[in-house]
Order: sequence, then structure tokens, then C-alpha cells
Amino acid sequence: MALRDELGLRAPFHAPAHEALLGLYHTASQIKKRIDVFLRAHGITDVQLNLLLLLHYQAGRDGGLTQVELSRMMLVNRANITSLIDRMERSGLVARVGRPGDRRCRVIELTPGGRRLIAKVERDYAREVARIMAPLPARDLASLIRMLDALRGGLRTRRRR
Amino acid sequence: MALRDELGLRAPFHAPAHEALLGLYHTASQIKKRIDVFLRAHGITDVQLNLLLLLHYQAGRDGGLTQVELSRMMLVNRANITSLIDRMERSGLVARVGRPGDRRCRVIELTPGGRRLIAKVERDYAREVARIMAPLPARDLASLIRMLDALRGGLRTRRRR
DNA sequence: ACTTGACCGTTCACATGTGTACAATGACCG
DNA sequence: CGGTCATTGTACACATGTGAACGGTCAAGT
Repeated sequence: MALRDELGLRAPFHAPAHEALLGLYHTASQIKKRIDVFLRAHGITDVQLNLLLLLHYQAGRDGGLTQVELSRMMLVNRANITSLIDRMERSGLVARVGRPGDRRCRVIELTPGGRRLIAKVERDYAREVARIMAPLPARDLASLIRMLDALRGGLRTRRRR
Repeated sequence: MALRDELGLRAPFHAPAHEALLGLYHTASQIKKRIDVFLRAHGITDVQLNLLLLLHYQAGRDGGLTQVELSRMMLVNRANITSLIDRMERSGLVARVGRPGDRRCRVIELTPGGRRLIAKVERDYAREVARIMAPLPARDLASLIRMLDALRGGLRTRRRR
């Protein structure tokens, strides 16, 4: 269904660019909601699962990632990571470990509980993601990825800083 | 640039579906940040501008929209609208007006200040949106809109609720 | 008229995001 | 060595989002 009908708008969009932009926002947020519902049974959010997966698949030599590394991989402000790790530490999913040689960083590592949760959730999560993306055939999926890359690329180049 | 490089990931994505999903999230959030920077000079956020535009272009016969109508057009929880309107009322952009005949609703209307702000910002905002979407030719834009519609459509149908 | 149920706005606790500022630490250069 | 600058985590105020619960109001059926 067209976005206009979904939102119940009385007047049409003025420009395809604006419709596409709002479509991006709403699609991302609706998908996020769906995944959050799916994950609620496991007591985590999509952001927390994303962080767990990063620790699992992207960990460095010392078995973890610093908060700054995590913030870069999640494209969020590093200030944000502090409270996120606080919550996940309270849930027993991750631990802050000092890094010998640099007392500025705290390396974040998965706890056994965190690993267990990943093992329990991962398969179903991948299936859910596949289901969500199922309306797009492989060809469209590749096309979508390419277009999103192009959009973010445009944000990086044009306009200084 | 591919998402993997932008995030600095050491390992590739396991599935195109997952890459597309994270691409959607990150593209939406990066665009939102860009627009927020653009709007900061005017003292509002992208969410607030969106609400102003809804009031301007989608208002009903009585010249405004109720909070529930706004929440539906913005695809957010109605609980969220209360504090949003509180802030915008404090800024003098909108007003809560009682609706004769139904004491449950408060109709939200633009104030003269709100109208002035729209007049001041609208043109530049449309230009900014066009710039952001510029990497995609018209053909791709239509394709993107179609794919996003299909994804949201898939969320609505499959699964009860 | 009265119950019953739907609807609307509000409030609460919470999660996530921003920008700013600060203290501690590390790195580097003269 | 010592000053300077960058990096890291944290704290704060704020904006936005959720779900749950509550009270007031309307509408509809008995």
C-alpha cells in the first residue's frame, strides 16, 4: 500500500524525494518495532542484540571491543554506549574489562550468559530478518542495498564535515 | 561505500537480508541527523517540522488535527504526542483548542508563529531533501518507494495482529 | 436511564539517541 | 622532562520512542 494511504493523509506528497524519505523513516521504524516485539520474549532490544552480535563476530584480538569501537560500528555517539553497557552489564550479558597498557579504555566482552543468549536467539533472529525481507526478491535486495549505499555516500561527500 | 567499510567491520555480513536491514536503519538515522543539523538553526527538530507540515497540509475542516490523528499520521504511539505538543506549545508553534461537541479531543492548530516558521523553512527544507535524495535518479527513486511499500506491506499482512 | 465498551489524552517507567563538558590518560614534540 | 593535544569514558540536560495504566467522555444497546 502507498505510504499516503497507510498514514491516512488527505493530500498527496509534493515530491517523490519527500515520499521516499518518509518511506525510509517509517519502514525502518516499523521493522524495528517488529523485531523488538520478537525479541521482547528474550528480554533484550534490537539495539542490545546488535551489540551482542558485534561482540560475537567482530571482536578484536583481546576478545572484545572498546566502547568507542562499538559506537563507531553502531554509528552512534559514544556517550550513548555508557548507559547501554550499564544496562547490559546489569543483565549479565557483557562485562567491562580493563585493557592492560591503556587505562583509558574498558574492553567490553561477552559473558557466558551473553553467549548463551546469542546461541538461543541467533537462528530465529536470522529467520525473522529473512521473513521481513521476503517481499523483495534477491535482485531487488541487491538493488536496495546499492541505493542505500549511494544515499549514505551522498551524505558523506557533499557538504564539508 | 559498502556498509561493512563504513562501520569498520572485520567480518562480512552473513546474509544480504541482514545487510539490507542494517542499511535501512543506518541510512534513515544518518539522514535524520543531517536534517536535524539543518533544522537546528531554526530551533526545531525533524519530528517537529514533520508535525508542522502535517498541520499545514493535512488539517481537517476545523483547521487542525487531534493528537490521535497526528499519532496515526506519524506512526507513533499517541502517548508520545502529549509531550511533543507540550514542547511545541511552549515554543509557541501550536495551540491546543477544545473541539465543541467532543470534550475528549483537543484539536491541535498552528499558531501564527508556527505558520511563519513553516514559511521560512519550507523551501530550504524541500531543497535539502532533494539534495539528500539526489544520488538516486528518478527511476531509482520510484523503485525505492515501491520496495519500501512492499516491505511495509509484508509487515502488515503476514502474522496476525 | 444505565451499563458497557470504545476512544482520547495524560502520566509513568524505561530505552535510546543527541550535544556538551569534564577528568583521566596516552602520545607526541620541542 | 614538560607542555600540548587527542582519546576515552562518563555525566548531564534534553528529545523521542515504547507499553501499561488511569480517568474522563462519548456512543450504543438493553
